[in-house]
Amino acid sequence: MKFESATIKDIALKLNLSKSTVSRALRDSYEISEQTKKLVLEYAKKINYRPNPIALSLKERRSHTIGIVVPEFSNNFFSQAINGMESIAYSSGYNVIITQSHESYDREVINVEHMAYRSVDGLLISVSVETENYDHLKKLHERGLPIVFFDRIVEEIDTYKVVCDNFKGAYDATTHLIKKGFKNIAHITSAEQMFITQKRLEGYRKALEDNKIPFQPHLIQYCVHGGKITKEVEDAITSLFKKKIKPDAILSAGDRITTVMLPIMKKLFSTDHKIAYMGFSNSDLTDLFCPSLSVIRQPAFEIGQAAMEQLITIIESKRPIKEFTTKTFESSIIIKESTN
Amino acid sequence: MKFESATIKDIALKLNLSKSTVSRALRDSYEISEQTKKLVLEYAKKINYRPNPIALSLKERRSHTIGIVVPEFSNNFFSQAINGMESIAYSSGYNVIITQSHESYDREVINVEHMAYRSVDGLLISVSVETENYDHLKKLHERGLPIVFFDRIVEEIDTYKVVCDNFKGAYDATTHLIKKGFKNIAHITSAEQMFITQKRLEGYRKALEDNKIPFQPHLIQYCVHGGKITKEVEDAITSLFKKKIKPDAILSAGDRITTVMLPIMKKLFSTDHKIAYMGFSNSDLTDLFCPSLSVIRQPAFEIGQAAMEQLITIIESKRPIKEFTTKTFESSIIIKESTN
DNA sequence: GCTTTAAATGACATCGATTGCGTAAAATAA
DNA sequence: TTATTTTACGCAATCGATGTCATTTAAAGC
Repeated sequence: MKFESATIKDIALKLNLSKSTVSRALRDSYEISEQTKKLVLEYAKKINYRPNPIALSLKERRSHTIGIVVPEFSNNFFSQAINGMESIAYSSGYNVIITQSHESYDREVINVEHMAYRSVDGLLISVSVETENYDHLKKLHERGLPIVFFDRIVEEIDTYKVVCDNFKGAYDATTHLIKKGFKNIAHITSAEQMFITQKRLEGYRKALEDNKIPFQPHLIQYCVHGGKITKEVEDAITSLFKKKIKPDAILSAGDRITTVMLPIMKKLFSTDHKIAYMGFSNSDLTDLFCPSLSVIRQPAFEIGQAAMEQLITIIESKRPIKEFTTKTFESSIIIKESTN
Repeated sequence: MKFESATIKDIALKLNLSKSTVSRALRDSYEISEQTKKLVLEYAKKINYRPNPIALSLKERRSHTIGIVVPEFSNNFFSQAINGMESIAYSSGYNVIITQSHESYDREVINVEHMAYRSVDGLLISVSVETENYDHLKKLHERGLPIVFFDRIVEEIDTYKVVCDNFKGAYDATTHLIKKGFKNIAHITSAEQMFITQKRLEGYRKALEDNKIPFQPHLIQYCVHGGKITKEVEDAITSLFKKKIKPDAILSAGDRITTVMLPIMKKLFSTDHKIAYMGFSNSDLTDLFCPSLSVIRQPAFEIGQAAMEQLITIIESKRPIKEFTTKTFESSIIIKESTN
């Protein structure tokens, strides 16, 4: 099955003109007489001519298309960020194509390369939890593909980055829990090598320190798959509650972990088991939970917008950009019943 | 900023061979001597040569890429369906690019055309709630672009379709509510012209009829934006409760409406206001709600898989397919506290 | 040693659109 | 009327890869 489309050649043949003339007529060139232009335009309209973007991409080496790679759509942070990106892209005349890495390094590499070689003009990416080797991105970046990182950034590649103040988010949340009187605050977090994991942990530790609460390493649990595998979260929880000093509060890093953790807690403990929850989450549904969830919410839409703006800046810049900045947004903590 | 990549020409120049020879060597043609092949392959590897897919698409008129258009990622049904699609596509050697229509007809048209003209080999689409005119799809379909519809199908275009038994889903849910003793079951649903809206309404009515409960038109509320605009759901609810006979249960059609409805109800009525809820939803979080939500759940992943399988069948079929079928999946109703 | 044949490679057109350069015809200037 | 400038268009190369056809070279056949 093939899909045929009208070409410049078809028009040229029909009107007894050369391809060049038709092309120029369509682009309203001054070299073409009004009469011919009219003729061409009318016929083009009649047969519903559209320039073949593939041919254009080949010729012009750009596609007016921007590639986005995120771990998962089902994570609200990412779907909201994508919405922000789309809003900017569309108003700037770019199209957007989106893929998910499913937190898999291999899938990420395939998606990134597929997009790059399909002539996206630039790439917005939040790396997968598995990604520790950045060669696939470095290679493209060195060859001049504009890349902007957001949220899960890659420190060692020098380009624009857009993040949330993860340190402060974790710090504020932990401080809130401390003020509420919780002493043994567990932190269930994502893979250790991730930059945001480190920042959040730092925020958590600093809040403890500032409040003179000793840091207890056993209260930190890493989920190497970022909570994608339910079992790892279950293991994390089990291991937390096996210890002599049991946590009275849990701070979770990441939408996925937050929402996977709750049913597990419900399953493992009776409902009256009093423990405080707080987590990073951009879900709109946490208000409906029992108890309603205190969350650290990131301005995902705005982060997406900023990242797209930066990317378009690079793409449209005449000369290579040397000085890159990292834009940081503030997260907000929203207090509900789960930390009362 | 431009992104340069090694080409066959580069290899040919370097090795003093013609482009044809290099091309053939890379494709391991029998016409090329082992020696030359080795030479070419080694150099190609060294400079990290990759065939330019744009050039290939132009030549071969296919891209090994499949386009997916959904209303929104944040709707779990769609993100799960996409996961199913991806799983099949990847194992069949296709890449996938995804766009959202945001329930906007205009955006849908732009996205569909962008993909078609960018040489996707086929299209999987669930139309936006606004879409009443199908010319953009008909046009492409007539020109031979393989299209498969899923969930929100277009009746009048003859191709493979994959749906859920919406009639039965609504019938079963309504029957459950009736059995639980509810008499005034409201139905808040999506735009009236949508096929699935009609089917769900039919299921609802049939259940009433089978149980000898009179159908009350004022209990039906349409949300023309599918719940995307909070206000329309609020208006729907307000208008339901303005009537003399107030509903004792609400059946909602669609993830969005379900999750938007609940906070509104909370806001409008006191918590002890006893009313039953049941809705179509594929969210994983409805168990955590207060009360936990009875839902009609669709096998989204399997629907996605089936749709992708059908599409690949069309793409890879040697002769045009004449006989199209519609694959129907069963939804399941999951009973929780909200209908007790 | 000359012809036949197979093996290995090159030249060129193609996909669709753009663009620099060349040129015929028409318009203007001399 | 001849020279010069415009106007309006065509030719051909280009982007990267493929494939048809032709050509070179070497090996085999007689």
